[in-house]
Amino acid sequence: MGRSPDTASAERAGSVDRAERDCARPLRADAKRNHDQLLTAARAAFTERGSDASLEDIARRAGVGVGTLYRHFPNRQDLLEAVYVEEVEALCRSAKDFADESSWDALAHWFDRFVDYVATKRALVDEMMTTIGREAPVFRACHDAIFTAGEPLLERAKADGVVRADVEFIDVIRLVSGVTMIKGASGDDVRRVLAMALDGLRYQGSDAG
Amino acid sequence: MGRSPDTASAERAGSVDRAERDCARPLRADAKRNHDQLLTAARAAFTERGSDASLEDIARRAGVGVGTLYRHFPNRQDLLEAVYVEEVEALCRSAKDFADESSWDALAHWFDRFVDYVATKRALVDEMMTTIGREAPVFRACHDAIFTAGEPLLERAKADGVVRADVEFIDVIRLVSGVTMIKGASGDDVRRVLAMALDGLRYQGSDAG
DNA sequence: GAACTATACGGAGGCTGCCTCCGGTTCTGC
DNA sequence: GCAGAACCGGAGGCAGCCTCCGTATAGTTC
Repeated sequence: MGRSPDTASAERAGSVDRAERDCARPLRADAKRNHDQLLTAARAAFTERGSDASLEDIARRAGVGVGTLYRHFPNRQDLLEAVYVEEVEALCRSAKDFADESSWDALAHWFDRFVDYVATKRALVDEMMTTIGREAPVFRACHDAIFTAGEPLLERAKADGVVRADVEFIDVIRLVSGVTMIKGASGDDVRRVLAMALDGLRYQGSDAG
Repeated sequence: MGRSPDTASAERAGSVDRAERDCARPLRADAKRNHDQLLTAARAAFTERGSDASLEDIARRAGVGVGTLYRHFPNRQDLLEAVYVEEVEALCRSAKDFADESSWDALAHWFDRFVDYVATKRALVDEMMTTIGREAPVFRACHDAIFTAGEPLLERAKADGVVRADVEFIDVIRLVSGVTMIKGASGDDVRRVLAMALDGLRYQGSDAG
């Protein structure tokens, strides 16, 4: 907001970081060096100050001019994405660590890990949330990774009858994302709330009332 | 963030809007007029542009200098609070509209109304979320109103055995707030997710799976 | 209704951050 | 070692935040 992220994003569809993805031409040595330093500086800055860390400060930390920063990452979201995309993808791949657990445990544990991880990266969530369930191509990679990892877990749990059938993965993600966004709560708080929320997935309107 | 809301807030404990609350001395006529115009302009601006509407713009809309704005509302949160506190309190009082419903319905309906209302005031949530579960005196009034209205509803439901006993109101609020923050989702989406989340409150680990 | 003073106004100005532009520098291939 | 493509960096224009203080005015008193 204020930076009108949507206007610019359409024509850069999936431009994640052109140098690393479509390796039409490798970066020049100095460019590669600066690129890496920027990423490192950005990771530190975002961790410390959240997603509105000053880009000028990041450039300074990286020992680089702002111009250079903007050339590598045309806007804040590009930078954010570059910083986190790999980590998120790795996290998502970790879903298979739970393959031999019961379908419910696998689902719950993965979300647990997810929330845990994301708790340390407020910057990521702040920005990513704005793209969940939208057509924005920014953060698409994270978005896709999450669906690829999580949807099968949910479907398995539904097939096993431990999760109600009337639930869509997108809604679950919304729920978990919401919980993830809770501020001013400790890790334990968040885990407790998450558990509570996930119980909503199990509830089958049975008796209990 | 970036505006360091916490540093300044401690010494202004509950200064909501000194003129209206502790009426030691009534505002001068011109001051009162400007105050109202600022509130009106702010409400419009926050609705249109979210919580980071420009304060200078708000002053301009109100036909007033920035200095005046800052005198009445030393910072953005004070203004936000002044704009919304009354509405939130009214909303919270509406909890008693559900007094003759079953304890579960009362709880669910109130949260429904809550989420509905808040959905139209993103600015409010953005900022309010940062204070839930914290000791920040800002937005204390909203915070208090929510607890006063909601906690009895939850307790009644717990007493009736339709809500699990191991649930604290603060966690429920965290859950609902999280759901409320979901972006990029329609009203229906949010309502569906809320219902799902609330079902977690009912789930008693009974059978079902 | 004039004079006085507490109260309030308003905007210039200092600061930070965003992003662009382009003259200068450095790398790379030959 | 040279040409030119690729890249650098920071000045500069703009916007928003907030403060400070000279000026204006409502309210009061006589």
